[in-house]
Amino acid sequence: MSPTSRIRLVDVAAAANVSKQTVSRVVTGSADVAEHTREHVLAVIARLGYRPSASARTLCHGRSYTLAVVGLDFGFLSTELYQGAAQQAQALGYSLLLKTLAKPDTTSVEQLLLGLTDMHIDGVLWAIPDAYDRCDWINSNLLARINIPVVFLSTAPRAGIVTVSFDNLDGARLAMQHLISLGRRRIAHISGPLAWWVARERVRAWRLALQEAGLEAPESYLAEGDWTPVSGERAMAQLLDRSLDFDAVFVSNDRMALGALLTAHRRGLRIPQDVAVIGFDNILESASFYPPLTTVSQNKRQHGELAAATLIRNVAARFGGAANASSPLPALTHSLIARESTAPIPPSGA
Amino acid sequence: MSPTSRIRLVDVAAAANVSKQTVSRVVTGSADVAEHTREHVLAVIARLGYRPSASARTLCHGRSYTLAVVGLDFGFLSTELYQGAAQQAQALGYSLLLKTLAKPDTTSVEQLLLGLTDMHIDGVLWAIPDAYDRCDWINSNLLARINIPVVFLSTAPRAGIVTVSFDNLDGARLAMQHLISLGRRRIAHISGPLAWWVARERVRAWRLALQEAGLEAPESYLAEGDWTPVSGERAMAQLLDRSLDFDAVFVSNDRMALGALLTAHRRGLRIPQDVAVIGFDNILESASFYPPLTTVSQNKRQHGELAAATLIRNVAARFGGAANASSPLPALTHSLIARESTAPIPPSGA
DNA sequence: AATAGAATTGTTCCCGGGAACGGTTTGTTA
DNA sequence: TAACAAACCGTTCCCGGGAACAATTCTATT
Repeated sequence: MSPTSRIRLVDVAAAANVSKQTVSRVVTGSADVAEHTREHVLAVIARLGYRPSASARTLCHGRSYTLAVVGLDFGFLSTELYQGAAQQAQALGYSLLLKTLAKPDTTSVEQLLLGLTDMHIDGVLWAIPDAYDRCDWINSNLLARINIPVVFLSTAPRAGIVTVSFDNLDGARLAMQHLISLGRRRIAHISGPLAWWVARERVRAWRLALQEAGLEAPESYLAEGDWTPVSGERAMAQLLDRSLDFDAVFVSNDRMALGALLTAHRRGLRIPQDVAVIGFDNILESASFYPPLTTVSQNKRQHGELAAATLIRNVAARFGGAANASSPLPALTHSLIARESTAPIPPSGA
Repeated sequence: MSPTSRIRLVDVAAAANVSKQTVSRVVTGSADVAEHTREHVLAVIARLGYRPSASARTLCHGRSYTLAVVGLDFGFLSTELYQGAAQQAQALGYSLLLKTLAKPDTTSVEQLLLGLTDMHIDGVLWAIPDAYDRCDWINSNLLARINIPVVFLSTAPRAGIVTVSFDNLDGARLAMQHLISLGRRRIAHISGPLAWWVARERVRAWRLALQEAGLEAPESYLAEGDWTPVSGERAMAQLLDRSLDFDAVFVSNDRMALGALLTAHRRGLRIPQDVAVIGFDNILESASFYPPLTTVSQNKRQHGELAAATLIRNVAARFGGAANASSPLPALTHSLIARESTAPIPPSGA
């Protein structure tokens, strides 16, 4: 296509009869360049269609204006989170690299992170959920060695790391208070895998809310799922098999709630009359469940945006960037979406 | 941390008492290096912890071993597709950049693609669905100008572009044949937005299958949705309001099928006895719909993998890479997942 | 022992930009 | 009018690697 490959800074300089440094100054907008020189150079740039090479810049600045999100190879990460992070990064002049990890043991993590430093990645968004031993590597000296800002998503806070998470305790409490305010007293809980930090937080909120309301939270009212709809079916079946006579279930995510609904229908239970069901996440589908699901909304897109914005601040700080009176970043908040799967206790004998 | 920033090729060369070119040869594995020299250099590399700089390589090779996926800023793209593409890219030694586009008009597309050439991106995965005027830019000379291999996902085939898609005609026919084989004769269709190529393909398959079976496909049996669950609710309501007396619905995706089920329940229809419902996609949730949804499975992950693999072949070819007797890539195939939302026509008068 | 030829290893230059620093102008102050 | 500071522009060198080409071995023949 193009006659002789790519147009370089020097080509522009030659065509404009100035030194390449002057062209560089015009391009980067640094230092002073006489107005007429500027315009002339700009014109030549436009005429030649010159575009600066990002990799050359990366080479001499030691920074790439690129971030990496690291997620599990298989897993539940929502597209919205990726989209939010990507959009925010782009808006702030960064690109986003997508990395997946099959098995997050310390060795693989080390390989991955070293690879990222090879590419002069400026920062990392760690989107692998805090569960099992997936965060063990934090205790190694890896973080210090790679010397790149990392922001952890939905990870238990600990010293020395930056996390960006929803306050699940708060969100789950919202769900519980809703059920309690409807007059429900015997509230069961279908949790995510207890190896997950977020699942444990929600369980904790379930216990706390019941306790604060002077209600019981017996272990038999708790069933553990694995976030999938079928696990929700199973968990609901377990609860019912215990013949506990509960009048509400707080389910730790909408997907499992879907399964719980199916089991309830199959057992002839009426939702919400016999059992009120509340979910968590507010996925797109939940509005059309049968019946439409009451749930707590978590804006995943916003989560991604906030994480990216936070990371970029850290990156900028690291490169001595201006501490430009950064306005505080917004917090992530939940909201209750009341639909038909919850309702007040019907008058007894109904 | 590190005493004096990063260790370079020359540092290794100095420490090993060889020229940097020798070190380079060892690192890249190119040409012949005497065995003992190799081992010595390798040892020094390990001792110093040397790691080649990706950006320096990009600079001198003019290729970055990085691909970009371009998707819509908001949209329906599934995580699995991204994961599949990312995983496959990594397996073949490439990285994947995630780009989103808010409004895919020709100008934005041009900006985006030029930005990608600035970074020496090797290839592009175009994951913006073929709908409305989003593909108009292909007709400009942009593709030729940027001179980067592009693979289009789920886009209508046309001269001069490479596409990787499921054969929706085939998949939809699978659904239709299933319904017909169950004795269903009056089959309605809830389509995606007709501006979408994939939606039109499925409509076409609906018509063709009915025609081949000697059945009618009147326009009144067609309702258009927008892929969302609520649009499925509305579309089902429209169909029912026409009092058409259909005995099955083929819904163009599982999400809308969920909505269709909800409307059916609300109107007192029994699924599958009164109306059989079949979906498309086989999302994780559909196994726990009420009732569990019969559907046609599309493996999105595999779609991402195949797209990435295809793109990488084109990239390799473009860089004069070995035409290494490339084994043919697998095709994308659908499969029918029979569940409870479809069943044979019950004996009349049931 | 001389010499072609293969196997190794070294030198130079370039990839595309930009920081550091040096040299001119031009205008201002004493 | 000399002295001096801005404002503007140019030269040199470095970022980290690798291709092209040159130079030096070593080996096998005649």
